[in-house]
Amino acid sequence: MATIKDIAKAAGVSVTTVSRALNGYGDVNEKTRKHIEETAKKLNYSPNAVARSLVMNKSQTIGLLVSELNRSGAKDMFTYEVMCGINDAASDVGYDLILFSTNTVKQKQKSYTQLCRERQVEGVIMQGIKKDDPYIKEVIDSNIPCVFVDVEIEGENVGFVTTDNVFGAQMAVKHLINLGHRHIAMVNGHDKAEVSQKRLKGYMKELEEAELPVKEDYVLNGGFLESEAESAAYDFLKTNRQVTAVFSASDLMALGVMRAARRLELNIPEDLSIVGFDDIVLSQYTSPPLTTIGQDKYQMGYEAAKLLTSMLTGKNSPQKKAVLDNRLLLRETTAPPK
Amino acid sequence: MATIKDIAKAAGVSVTTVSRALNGYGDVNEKTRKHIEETAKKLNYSPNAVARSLVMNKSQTIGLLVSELNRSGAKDMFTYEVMCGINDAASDVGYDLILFSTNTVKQKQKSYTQLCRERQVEGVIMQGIKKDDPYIKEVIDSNIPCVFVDVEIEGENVGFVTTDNVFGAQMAVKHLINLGHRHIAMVNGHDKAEVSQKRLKGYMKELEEAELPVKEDYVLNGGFLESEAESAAYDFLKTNRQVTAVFSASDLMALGVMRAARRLELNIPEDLSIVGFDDIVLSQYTSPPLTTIGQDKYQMGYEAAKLLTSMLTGKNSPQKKAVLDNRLLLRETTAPPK
DNA sequence: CCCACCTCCCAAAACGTTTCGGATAATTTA
DNA sequence: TAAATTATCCGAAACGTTTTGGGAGGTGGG
Repeated sequence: MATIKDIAKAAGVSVTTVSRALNGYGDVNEKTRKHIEETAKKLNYSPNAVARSLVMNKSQTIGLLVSELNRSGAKDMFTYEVMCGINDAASDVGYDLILFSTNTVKQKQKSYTQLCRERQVEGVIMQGIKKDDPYIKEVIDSNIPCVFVDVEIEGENVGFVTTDNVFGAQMAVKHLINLGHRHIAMVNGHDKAEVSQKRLKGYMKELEEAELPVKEDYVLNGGFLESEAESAAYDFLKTNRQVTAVFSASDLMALGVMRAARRLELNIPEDLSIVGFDDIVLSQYTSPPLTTIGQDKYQMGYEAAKLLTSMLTGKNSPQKKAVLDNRLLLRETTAPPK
Repeated sequence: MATIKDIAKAAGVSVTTVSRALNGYGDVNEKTRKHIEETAKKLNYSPNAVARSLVMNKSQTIGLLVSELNRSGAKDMFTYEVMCGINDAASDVGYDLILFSTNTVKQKQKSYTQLCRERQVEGVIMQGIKKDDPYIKEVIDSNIPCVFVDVEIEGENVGFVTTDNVFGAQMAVKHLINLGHRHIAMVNGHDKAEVSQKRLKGYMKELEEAELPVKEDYVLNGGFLESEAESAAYDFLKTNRQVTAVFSASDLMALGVMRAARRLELNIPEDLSIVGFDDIVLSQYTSPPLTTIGQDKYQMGYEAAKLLTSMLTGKNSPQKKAVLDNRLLLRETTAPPK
């Protein structure tokens, strides 16, 4: 509970000097600095970040806005891993993280800007936000620095980090084509997510490059949910025996497809090849283990925080985005068609 | 950026009145209150929580101290799920969460108390802390309210939440005994974790109650790691063909045991029954799916935050602990011995 | 008509820092 | 030796709130 005043009194100097001594300014004698530091230690002083924030108008805090931070995120450890990366990068440069979890109910009550300004966060990282989320417009309008994860928006104070989703999807599809598949379906997430659009684009692009027909009814809607993907795949595969492979826009949905295949007594990978996207932890443990496009989620978080803090300190280049590479992880759900 | 002063000026009243009006005090005329609220809205005012914290000496923030928040936690989604629960409960009562991630390096630099006082958190939830962590002593000494997850410490300002680990282990072992197993091994985590001790206790207790011998060399050390459990189990099972079942103190280690069994060409559950602990997401997806003792991790977090906030507001009963029930989840890794 | 008591409002202090603009004394420069 | 510079320190204001301790003005009772 000792304050800077207590130190000043105990050390026989002014508060100004204490402040400047403790903050390493040059205009304080080395001897008095030592003395001040000692009494500070003796009084078990620790600075009050709140008071400092108030006067400096800087909180050394970045907000982490996760849409629907809840149990459903437990399966794909996406959010968690991204958070780890953010946390590491942020604490490297002395920033703390404050968690804003929002749901649609709360969003009604408090605007984005309010949330940020109340807590005086210097910048925000947004994760798991859909493209039509009203917060997004607010972000652009406000001038609070912000970086998005997996939403490609750039602006004066906003940047983003994502992976090369188009190319990732292309890799997945190319792999299937190389194995000899000609009828390749895709189960996509909802189109509110930018990644869905990108992955669909990659799927179509690769088919076109291989001069294979792009059939509209070959792309199913899985809504990023295991169950929804399962039923969509089940209905589709039952009546489309010619398709020998499916590319899923997420691993979780790929699990659904696997489940559907099992119900239809299709063996994986002999009767049906599957490749997913994300490389969630689960995908190594399914039987057979899932071939997928791996994204480095930790790295995404790390880069996001790096980007943001460099925007905040303003010293770095005006780099506002980062696009990470993906890689194809060959496991056991793909094989040549029979 | 509008402050309370701006509102006062615009509305033609004093800052005192603005403050009291906005905070719902009774001694301000309903008409002026309306007027003030309107001008506040017009000026797009949002209160500065930092300034408020400073003067009130309350930050409406609780610290979340997670030991080693990192990628290795990705497999068992334990931390994540607990966090979700904490987050929900905290935001129910208007508290925000600030993330302290520590590692041993950082602990050296900054003491627990410093961390908390700097950020002026009102209380702390500690998760993933080992029993010999130096922070624990500090917590007791400081008078900052704190609740632990899975470490049973009680005190003036400290409480905890955990599940009934002894009974959980008993359920697991009883299940195996009921199936007819007589030679039941256990792979335990490191003894720095309180849960390890409890689960071991439950294991031994249940064996004794069934009047089965408790052999010391039947309990292996898995260190809460999949790989370590695997090699320990491999060495043990190779030379102890009489054991037909193993109880693992965590699901992750159970996965290691399953892997070891596979290498030894032991079929699960015919040749070897396995029951885990935790009910991590993965355990539903292994083949065969893992029978385990389920803990409600979300609930643990929720209760932890509830406990803490009720300690902070001080209005609730002096309840300082919560012990949640576990339940046996029968899946497919257990069967009668041959 | 005076006193007591509401109702509604306000000035000023306080929270713990940082920082601006000097001030003093010592040292160097011309 | 006077002037200029440097080294070291300090007082006071500022950040945006809340809260304490009143102060007007009005109303009712006696």
